[in-house]
Amino acid sequence: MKTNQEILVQNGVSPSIQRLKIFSYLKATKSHPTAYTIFNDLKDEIPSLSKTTVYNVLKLLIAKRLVQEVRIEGNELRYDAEVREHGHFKCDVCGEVSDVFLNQPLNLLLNHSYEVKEIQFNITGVCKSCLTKK
Amino acid sequence: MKTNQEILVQNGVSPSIQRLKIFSYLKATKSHPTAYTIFNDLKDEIPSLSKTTVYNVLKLLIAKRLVQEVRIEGNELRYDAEVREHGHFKCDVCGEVSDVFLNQPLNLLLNHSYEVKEIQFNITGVCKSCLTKK
DNA sequence: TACAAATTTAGAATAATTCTAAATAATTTC
DNA sequence: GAAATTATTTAGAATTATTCTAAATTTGTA
Ligand SMILES: [Mn+2]
Ligand SMILES: [Mn+2]
Ligand SMILES: [Zn+2]
Ligand SMILES: [Zn+2]
Repeated sequence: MKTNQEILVQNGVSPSIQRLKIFSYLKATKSHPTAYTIFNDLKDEIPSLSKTTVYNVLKLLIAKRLVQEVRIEGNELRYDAEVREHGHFKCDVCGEVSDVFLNQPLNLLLNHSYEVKEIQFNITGVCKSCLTKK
Repeated sequence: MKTNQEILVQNGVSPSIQRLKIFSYLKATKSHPTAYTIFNDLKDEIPSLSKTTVYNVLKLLIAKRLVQEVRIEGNELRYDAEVREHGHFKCDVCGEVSDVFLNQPLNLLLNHSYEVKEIQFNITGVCKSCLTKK
């Protein structure tokens, strides 16, 4: 299995400490954090870290298709290092954002009169755990 | 066919001039405008209109499920009075956002371990017209 | 008309992101 | 390996979208 450092290098990204830590952080989590959360969680490990760097690195990783933006509610932007085609579910009660994989790619349901670059789908509602608590 | 005024009243929204014009504007367009575009396009017709009112009315119409937010790129929020389940395609070249309807509801493809409130799907790429121009 | 409730308004406050220019770090050239 | 060049990070200012706030206006009711 490739290391995160190798993935960066193979995609033409020189693996600075900041880039590697941000990418590894995203690879290790399924929580779909916001830029602010990423910054906040990493600033102890990299005391010099600046918010601008977080935004710069995210933009770079997105351009390289190693990370995707998740837009599921309001104008809150979240980030995800899982870039295989999948969707998201956000629970209105507990706020958690989880992955949703379909049996067949959404792609196949579309009339292809355009060139597709990115597909996302997002669902909101109430999650199982919050449903049973009620 | 119901008038927009009737739709508002039936959903418990008193039809002020501002509410009616904003709702009618959205009903009449397929362009998925932003709050700023709505404000800008209506301020000649309603010279007193304030941006706050646009935001207030949009929030109210969303709560009543008469309008939905479309989040297709970055943190740009667009609004849509088409509330039947459908998705969106945004062309990276010309920037246009158009509707995408599926043959079968996305709903059916999901394992229902949660209570679904809203489903959205968004596609980016290059539209037919921009493809042929190249 | 007079009072109360609902709605709109302008502008201030907030929050997320981008911009800018300087500082630091890494790489290349001599 | 010092000096020059290039890449990356940084702090803080600027910008932008949205929300908040409190006053003004409009609408409905007694
Ligand atoms: Mn995901
Ligand atoms: Mn639409
Ligand atoms: Zn939940
Ligand atoms: Zn196009």
